[in-house]
Amino acid sequence: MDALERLIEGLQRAENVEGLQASTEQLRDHFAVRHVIYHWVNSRGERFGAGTYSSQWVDRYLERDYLRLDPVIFGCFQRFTPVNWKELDWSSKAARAFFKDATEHGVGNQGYTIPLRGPKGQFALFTANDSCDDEQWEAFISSNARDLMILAHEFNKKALEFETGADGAPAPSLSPRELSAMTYLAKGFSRAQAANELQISEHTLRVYIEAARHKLGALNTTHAVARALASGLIVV
Amino acid sequence: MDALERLIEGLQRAENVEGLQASTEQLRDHFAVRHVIYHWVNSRGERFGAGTYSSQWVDRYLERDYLRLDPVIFGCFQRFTPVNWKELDWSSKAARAFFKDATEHGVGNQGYTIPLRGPKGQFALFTANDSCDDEQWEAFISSNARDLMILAHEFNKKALEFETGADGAPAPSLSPRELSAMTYLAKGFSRAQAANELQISEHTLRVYIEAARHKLGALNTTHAVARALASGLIVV
DNA sequence: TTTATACTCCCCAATTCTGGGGAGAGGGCC
DNA sequence: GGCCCTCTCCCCAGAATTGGGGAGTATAAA
Repeated sequence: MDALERLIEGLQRAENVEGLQASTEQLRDHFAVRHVIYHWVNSRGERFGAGTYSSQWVDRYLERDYLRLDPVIFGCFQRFTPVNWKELDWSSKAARAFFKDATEHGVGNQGYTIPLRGPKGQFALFTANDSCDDEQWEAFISSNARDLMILAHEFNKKALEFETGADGAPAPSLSPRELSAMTYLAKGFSRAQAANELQISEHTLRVYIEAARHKLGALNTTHAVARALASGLIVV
Repeated sequence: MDALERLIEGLQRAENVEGLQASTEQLRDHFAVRHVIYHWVNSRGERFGAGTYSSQWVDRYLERDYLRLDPVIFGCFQRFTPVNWKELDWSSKAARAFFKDATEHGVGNQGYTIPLRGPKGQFALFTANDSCDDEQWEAFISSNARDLMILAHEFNKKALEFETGADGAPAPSLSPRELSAMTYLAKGFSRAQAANELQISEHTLRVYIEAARHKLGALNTTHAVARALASGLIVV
């Protein structure tokens, strides 16, 4: 049994967020880095995190609404693949100030973050952070990227278990016509245009939209489209 | 250099979709399974696939619009974690007929599919398929799940390189107010409600919505919200 | 066979959204 | 200091969407 497997086993024993917390500490020691952080946004947009950052830094981060300008958050939100912090856009004044503040609160200057996404807009970031020069960090990444990737997924699996109510709504199923209707609306078609595309009367189209709205528990059409999109029921 | 690294190297040499195709064949032989498939939907909703399925089966699949009812596609679309095909919902008549048709065209009865998602609605499936009994398949999964996960990500990285035009639009940046406006609309608020939440006049809110619409190149509000959502600019 | 879903069509009136236009104050960037 | 972007407010009339309601046929599940 190798070290990675032992780490994963430790993680799998976690029964709550504190357990994840303990795992990040274990990982930090294993990789001999300064910090390991797992940050997660669930399908209701609620955020939580587990990591080795000092509580002062976490509080300061939330207090100052750094989420809004943190290039790691913003950059990873648009990305697909793991990212070395050095590749991100730190050009804005606010970003540089944020970085300075972070290093002054114990955050290392190097970071590697793996973004992961779920079907309902869930979004998770798994980060390793350390203080060293660029070359050392590159070496660290190239030798550990795969393990970190596996661990990121394991964290995700665990976080998913903690999702209260097992995802709440069990994903309403829309009929093919309803899905088509939602898709056309998401593409910017008006009802008349969408009805025309589907070769049905606009009245009929409306019935589908309303049915979809009810199934999705949406307050209006835009809401319904947003939910269908966020649930992965349709793709634009 | 272990076998996994050699496989990844081969994959990284791929310069086009045919290269990916060759890699799937290499993987099939390495894992000694019947099929390996990488299926990808890019940000414009265009699909493509690389895999070892027979061309007859691929044609038949597309022709019969099996995408609509394939439980693997549908199931993975809603999921976060890799899935053993046995866990999917094969209860509907259509699904069972599809499965029968698949096995008659060379598809093995066992499968393991890893879903991956990108920030703009990109969606990829990496699948290993074989014909054996449940126990053998479980054993295969438990010993190869991690390698498959790593490979899935490598495929993704490669597929991303092939995205023409480097993602086309470089993600328009919306102002904080515009983002808030889009977010409230995505949550189902009417303009009046959203304006109230933001403590601004409805007229002002409208300006933000229109600005966002223009930046996003959207045809109407619903379209704008859909784009903002699909671009990962906002989360519901 | 019965039940359920999905699909298609139609009515109405109230509400909301959409298309432009203009204008002033404040902030950050070069 | 000048420029650009953001934020805030306002006008109007026409077009579109939304809230319910009902009702028939066909196909699929129990």
